[in-house]
Amino acid sequence: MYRIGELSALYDIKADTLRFYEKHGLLSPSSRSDSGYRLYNQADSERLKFILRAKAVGFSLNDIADLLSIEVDKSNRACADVKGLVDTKLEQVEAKLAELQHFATSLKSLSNTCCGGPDSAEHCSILEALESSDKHIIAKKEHHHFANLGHKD
Amino acid sequence: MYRIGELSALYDIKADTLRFYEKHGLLSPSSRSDSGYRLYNQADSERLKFILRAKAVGFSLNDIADLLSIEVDKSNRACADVKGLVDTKLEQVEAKLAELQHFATSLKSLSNTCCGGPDSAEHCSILEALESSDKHIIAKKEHHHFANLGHKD
DNA sequence: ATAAACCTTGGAGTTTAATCCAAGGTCAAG
DNA sequence: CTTGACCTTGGATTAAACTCCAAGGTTTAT
Ligand SMILES: [Zn+2]
Ligand SMILES: [Zn+2]
Ligand SMILES: [Zn+2]
Ligand SMILES: [Zn+2]
Repeated sequence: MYRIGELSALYDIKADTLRFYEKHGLLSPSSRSDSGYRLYNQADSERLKFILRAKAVGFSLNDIADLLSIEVDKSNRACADVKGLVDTKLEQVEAKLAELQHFATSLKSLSNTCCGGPDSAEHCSILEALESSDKHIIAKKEHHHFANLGHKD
Repeated sequence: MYRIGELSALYDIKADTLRFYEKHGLLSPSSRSDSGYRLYNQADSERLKFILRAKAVGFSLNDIADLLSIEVDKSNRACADVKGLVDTKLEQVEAKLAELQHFATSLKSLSNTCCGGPDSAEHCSILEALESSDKHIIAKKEHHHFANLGHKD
């Protein structure tokens, strides 16, 4: 059993955040001490881990609540409903994944065109690309200056 | 040249959003009409595209401003600075990508364990996994009910 | 038995990223 | 020369997700 401070330390979040999650129906401690302290068990902790992972990946707390709260009227829902919700989220994750890959590619190719040297960025290919068209971000150029000859311009 | 309404329509955002981006130094129209209307050129449009893509992928406007604003004191910066910034962002993107892949895997395996049938979700493997430990999310189970025999429980 | 470190509640404040509004100026069509 | 769609500004409001605060109760250790 963790008290709120222990659980929050475990995941490096604020105790306030846990109270906030509780108020918003995401995670309630499975019990309370005699004096009213929140007591979280292992399952609560795992649920928190799930919440934090979902959040880290771009789901809003509302999204996460959707996902977690089906459980509430469990008996009035079919497997199809539950699976549908998960599959919808999965589609969203995969869309995000695709965007992210696209963006990583852009950044990689931006990075590759730049020499990374110590001279003025006046003619830096990265800045050139950002200033004008981002076609340059995707186009593969050897270097912004003069074909990797350095900074003699 | 686009006026604010045209550019915002082009990217399906509000004109207000463009004014907001301008106020926060992300994108200024390259000129104004005699009467003060904002006029965006193709480069502005491409820059906006970059902003929106970065945003879509989870960068905050501050992150994006960092990336775009090096250009301001360009001459006092070295290629190394610029490339460093891009590489930092790239690391962040790749970290996010890894998390996202992890999460997609979890969701996929959650989805796979569930029959998706029309019967009550009372014993749905997805809910079971979410309720308790998320070890179940990752562990591969054939089905929550009885090894794909359906809903005779 | 008293201080330090924890916990409780309710409510206010913050940040980010818009989004809306009011009062008014501009422009093309009829 | 007026109507309607568009634009200007500044300022208010929103929503999400915390984050902090005040006033007080609890636990643990010396
Ligand atoms: Zn260089
Ligand atoms: Zn460079
Ligand atoms: Zn089922
Ligand atoms: Zn199921």
